[in-house]
Amino acid sequence: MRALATRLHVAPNALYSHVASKTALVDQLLDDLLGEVEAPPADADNPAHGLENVMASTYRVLFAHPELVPLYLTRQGSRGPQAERLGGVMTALLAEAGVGGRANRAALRVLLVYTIGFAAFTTQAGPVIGPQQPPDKAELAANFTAGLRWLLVGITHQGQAC
Amino acid sequence: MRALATRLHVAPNALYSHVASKTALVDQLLDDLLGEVEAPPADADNPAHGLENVMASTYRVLFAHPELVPLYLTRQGSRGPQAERLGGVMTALLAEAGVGGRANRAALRVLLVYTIGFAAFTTQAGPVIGPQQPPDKAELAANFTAGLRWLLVGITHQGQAC
DNA sequence: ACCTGAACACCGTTCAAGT
DNA sequence: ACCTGAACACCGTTCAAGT
Repeated sequence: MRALATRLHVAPNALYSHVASKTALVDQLLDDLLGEVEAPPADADNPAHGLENVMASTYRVLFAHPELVPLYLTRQGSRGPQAERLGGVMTALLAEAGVGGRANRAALRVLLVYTIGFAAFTTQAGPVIGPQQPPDKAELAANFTAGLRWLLVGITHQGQAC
Repeated sequence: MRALATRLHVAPNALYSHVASKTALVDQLLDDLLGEVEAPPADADNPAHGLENVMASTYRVLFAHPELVPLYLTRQGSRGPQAERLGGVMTALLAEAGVGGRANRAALRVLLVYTIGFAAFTTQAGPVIGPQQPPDKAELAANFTAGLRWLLVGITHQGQAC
């Protein structure tokens, strides 16, 4: 708050005329950023493809704002209107893919955890566990997409013989 | 640090005779906790099953220590001897499952991100995105296992026709 | 080797007062 | 409505000094 106030050439406590607390400010910031995620209305033709697009767009937006990603983890995601909008689109896409009820919520959770988690762990330099070289952006994005597709295959083919 | 010092009935700066900084202390704590993860030496008979067991054990350990999970995210995992041990076991298991080279590192990353991410998002109460009821522990564990299996199927069947 | 008091340079936030 | 100075109750950390 003090750093922000300095950048605005204002006393620190002046911020509290515009925002209730640091937490409230951060929450607004996080939800606003989700507005950049492209989530077109559910396409019944290929819901799995739609889901891949939405999650990939989310990953790209998060990856482009590395400073904010840790805050999503601290704040346990977001609950503003933008988050609601994305959740709605994903739920609809999953339903069109034949995943409803409890499985729908479970799949939503898995996809979000994977996407935000991946963004979090690829946004900062450094290894996750053990000695690893930091891979470049293109390789990370490819890793993300590969894992995402495995999840989507599992989610949409749930219970089917292989 | 001050809270810890109080619990030890000691002045805050006394801690700095035993630890270089708060970060160093946290890093040690995190790596020590990973010592509780059961990671038996790689079993060539069924490496995919071994991977599922290691990741499930990791999830259980993290879930049992909710206060520490956010710190793994802040500290970007861990780099101590215990982290090295787990990384080694996972790499070996993946190699025995026929996943080597670049794919090995990618798979390692995907599995760790998924596991730590899932622990992080299920350790705190509250929705991730949108309006969700907080599910109970058993349901969360089942969700975790389901997603983990999808990932393992994708990782080990990579490139094979379905 | 391990502790202490005192201090430094920070935080987020509140309160009363100004325009 | 929006800002201010002053203050409160915190942080992690350092330094010099004690045993």
